Amino acid sequence: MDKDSFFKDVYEVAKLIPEGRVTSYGAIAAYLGVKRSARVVGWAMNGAITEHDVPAHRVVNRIGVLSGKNHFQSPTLMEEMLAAEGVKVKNDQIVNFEKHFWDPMIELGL
DNA sequence: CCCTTGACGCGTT
DNA sequence: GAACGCGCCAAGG
Repeated sequence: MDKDSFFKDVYEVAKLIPEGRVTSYGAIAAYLGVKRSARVVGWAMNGAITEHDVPAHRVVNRIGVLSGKNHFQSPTLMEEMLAAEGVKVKNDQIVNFEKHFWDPMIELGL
């Protein structure tokens, strides 16, 4: 496992997020074994936007707030994409976040 | 090479 | 229960 593959791992996990589901930076970081490095996951996501296969819009912070929406092509794009997948967003925050939460630790099994 | 910033998270006040 | 501060890691200036 190359150290540089960390970003790639983040992309891989993000790609595994099903439609209508969302996860948090910390959840991905924890799954990769660097749970204290959620910020780095966010940074990785920044590059993930250029990767068309990575649904960065399905990754939010631990409280379900679209903290990164401002980094997308359009500030409203993230909310639009989530809404299109059945994830309701209210005031930049995902409604029933726990209900839509997709934990790689559980879903992928660790 | 040192300092600052950032799509986070948790503990403390 | 909201606000604040510290820790972590990587990138840019």
